[in-house]
Amino acid sequence: MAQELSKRYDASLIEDKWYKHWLEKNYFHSEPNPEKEPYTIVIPPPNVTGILTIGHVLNNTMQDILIRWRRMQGREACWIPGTDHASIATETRVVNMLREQGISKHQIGRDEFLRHAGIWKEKYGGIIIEQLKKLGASCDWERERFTMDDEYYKAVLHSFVELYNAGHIYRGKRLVNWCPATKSAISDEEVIFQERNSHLWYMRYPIKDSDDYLVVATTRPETMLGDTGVAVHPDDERYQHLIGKHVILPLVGREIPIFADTYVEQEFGTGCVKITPSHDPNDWEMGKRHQLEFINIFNEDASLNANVPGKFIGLDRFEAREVIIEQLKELDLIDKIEEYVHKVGYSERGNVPIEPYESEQWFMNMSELVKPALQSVRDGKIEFHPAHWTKTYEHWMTNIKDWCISRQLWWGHRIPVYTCQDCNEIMVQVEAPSVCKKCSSKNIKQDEDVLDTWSSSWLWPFAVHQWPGDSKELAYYYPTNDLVTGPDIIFFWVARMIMAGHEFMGEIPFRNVYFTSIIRDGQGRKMSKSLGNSPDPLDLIAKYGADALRFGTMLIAPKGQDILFSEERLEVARNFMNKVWNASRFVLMNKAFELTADHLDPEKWENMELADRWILHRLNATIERVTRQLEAFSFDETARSLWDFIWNDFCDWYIEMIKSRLYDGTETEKQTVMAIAIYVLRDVMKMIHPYAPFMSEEIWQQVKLAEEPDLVVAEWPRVREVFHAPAEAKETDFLKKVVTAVRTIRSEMNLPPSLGIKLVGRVHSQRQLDILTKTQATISKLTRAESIELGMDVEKPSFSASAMVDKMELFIPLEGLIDLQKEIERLEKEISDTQGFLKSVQGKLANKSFVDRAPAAVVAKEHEKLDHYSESLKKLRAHLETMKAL
RNA sequence: GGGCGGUUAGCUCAGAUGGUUAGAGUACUUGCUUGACAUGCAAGGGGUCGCUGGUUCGAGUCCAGUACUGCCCA
Repeated sequence: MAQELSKRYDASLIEDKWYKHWLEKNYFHSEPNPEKEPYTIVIPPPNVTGILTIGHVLNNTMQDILIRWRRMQGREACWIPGTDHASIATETRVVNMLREQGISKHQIGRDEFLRHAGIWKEKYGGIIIEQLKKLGASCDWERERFTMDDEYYKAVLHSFVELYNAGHIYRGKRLVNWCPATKSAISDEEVIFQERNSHLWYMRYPIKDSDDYLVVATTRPETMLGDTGVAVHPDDERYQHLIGKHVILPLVGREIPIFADTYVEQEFGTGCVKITPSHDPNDWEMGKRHQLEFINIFNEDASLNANVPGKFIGLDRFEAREVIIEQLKELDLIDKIEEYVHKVGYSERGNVPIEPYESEQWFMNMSELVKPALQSVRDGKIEFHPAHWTKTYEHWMTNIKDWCISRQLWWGHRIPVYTCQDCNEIMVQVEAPSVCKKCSSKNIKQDEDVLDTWSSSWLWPFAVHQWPGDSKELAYYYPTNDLVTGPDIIFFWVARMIMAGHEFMGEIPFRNVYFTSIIRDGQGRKMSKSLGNSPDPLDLIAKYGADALRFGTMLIAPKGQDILFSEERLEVARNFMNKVWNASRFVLMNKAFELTADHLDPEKWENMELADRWILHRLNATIERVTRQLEAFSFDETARSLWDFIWNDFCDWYIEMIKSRLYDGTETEKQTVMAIAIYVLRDVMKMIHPYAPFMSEEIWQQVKLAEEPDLVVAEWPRVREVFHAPAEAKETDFLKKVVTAVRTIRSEMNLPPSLGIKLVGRVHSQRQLDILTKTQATISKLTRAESIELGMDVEKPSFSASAMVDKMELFIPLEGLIDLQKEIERLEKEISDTQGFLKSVQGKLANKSFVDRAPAAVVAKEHEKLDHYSESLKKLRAHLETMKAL
């Protein structure tokens, strides 16, 4: 028996139920199965202590769509979930948490700190995973991984050892990007340049043995305490006489050389540049070239150290700036101060300006690693979507610099380098050595630092499968198929995964990378906590339902463009869910039989009508289209295709067209119509399932055969040759046009729906006559016509409104009801429109080069149009005449 | 400074291979408690596709230049 559904779709009543059911049935779990082709995705692991954002919704919905769709296609679908330890971010939060309790990290020591961090991770670690479940994500939860799981931890150390042994990793003293807030080095990619309003300070440096001075311009006056030279351009006429001389560094008294280097821009400032080799990358290079002294003036927190005059020691770098300017002013050594806008590098995590800082770190030489990674993208073995990201990738890969991989943190993978304190022997290995392999001393110390998080997550596509061991999972699931992620981590993660894949597996990690868009708020601003414009997805799910959130997000996610998010757009999706729900409700309410396989067999459908052929033809087209669009990662177009078919074709037309048969038809007619409606509805549920898994499963249960499986694992619809019916589709278009024409007249003539009307159709062809004759009942129902008179030569009723549809003349007799003036205006407008069309066509056909050069088919089409419009025009004019004569 | 995008109805966006006077949703106007749905139904008004030039019988759709705008890199 048909089960009554509620009038409105209420997502909250069914979502948890189905998710629980799916988990119980273990549908999301995958095992290597040689009988089936694998389809694999690894999740971009979110920060373990993070919470779900709208960006995650976008990203994970896409992955879930792909995985559910492929699962239904019969692939062995495996979506591997997990989280990332996010070294700096997590450590910073734990440090802050401890600070609030009055505890300092160094006070309690490494082990105790890691214990606190572990507790923190346990407390917040599960949140985002649970949130993904609310969204409906069909991940293989049994395979959930964390980048600091014991196994994964060892994999990371193993990769370090392997790279070290291969000569790709080295230790060196270099100028690095130092984050004074977290007191750690960071990589180039973690430096975010932000525009700042600042000043350009012009400072006077007295020349030794002279009363004269030169003027240097700088954006960072406080670094002058570490200056060890002044540079000018060798060709600069102004300063030739100074090269080789010295200046006396103010406030410090140090004697520093003036030298020439082509690096100096003559046009910038005065053309004289102060050189601080220890605190600026360019100055570092020049310091090396000219054998300058390197003086580090900062402590790890960017306060001044003992290498500066006593009165400055301990000052923060920004305090020092003020003090130094003040003192230089007193000495009359400030020449001038200009307003200046420049970009300052900020630490992504610490959110403070980074300090170029000389320090001993571990680096990875990338020059060999990039080669195969670059090649596989160039060759198309890995495809980016949209494709234009390959250029960004190539550019970065061909300009890559060594990667600083050590971090002065504790939360992370501790670098597996052990040094004998007695003989200085260095041992690089996964398991900690108990004795020195050279001198057998037990006095061994491990490197204090941990690795950059990305140097663990770059192993993700294979390290999730017991790598470096040989597992059947690794053999079966690697390489993965598709990766869905944001373009903001193309360098951090995507590029590095490709390199790691080649280096450690000798094979690409994935075949396709889909780059999502950035989500902004309705006004185009970036989502941010401080703006408070970042909605909580769980609130949205509670309000609109997970399916609507998913569908709505897909609907507004164009390829390669920013997404403007607003709740208004979710309402649209919720309305659509409700529409689908109600269409299903309608079908179920009218299903007066127990569904059997026979009902779903097209050969058993008797007396099919035009509308039936048409909707099945449209169904075919939709299946073909949706499948093609998913293959092309066109998530938004797929959503629109589903929308168009369900709402426009199925709801607005098909359901309305079958009502006459349903309510007034024979038993056979009712059976056929309902069988077809159910057939279409079933395929609709299948197609929409990846987008709206919960609702579709709920409805599927009402339209599936007893022996059929749940929708998650049902078979993806196929195009069927028997449904192909282009001629019927065209005829239906004509029918629809007739209905619309009548409705337009009704509306424009203000004829209330309750008012029955008579239709008179002077058809243009036998075919038109046939179509309309056999669909009379449908037309009556859709236009609320009481009678229909059809024929090639029917009389035009004297007092009537009229319309043209494909050369057919349509009349609605309206004696006593019609507003004559209004009808004349209507006709005049239509005549004017038709004249416009006609003129355009005539113009083309009068153009000899068009007729000569355009393809014959195009010319023929124009002739057809000419015929059509002139015929219409003639008839419309005749109608107008009769109306005017009244 | 270099690279990559974008610029189509009030708003948000579609518009393979160039060929009806350009489509959807939303907003707007009008009429509807029409036996699934007012989170609905029906009808309607509203853009000549940033600008300039070119290729072509024909350009929103290809080319060049230009303006504005966003992102990334330096």
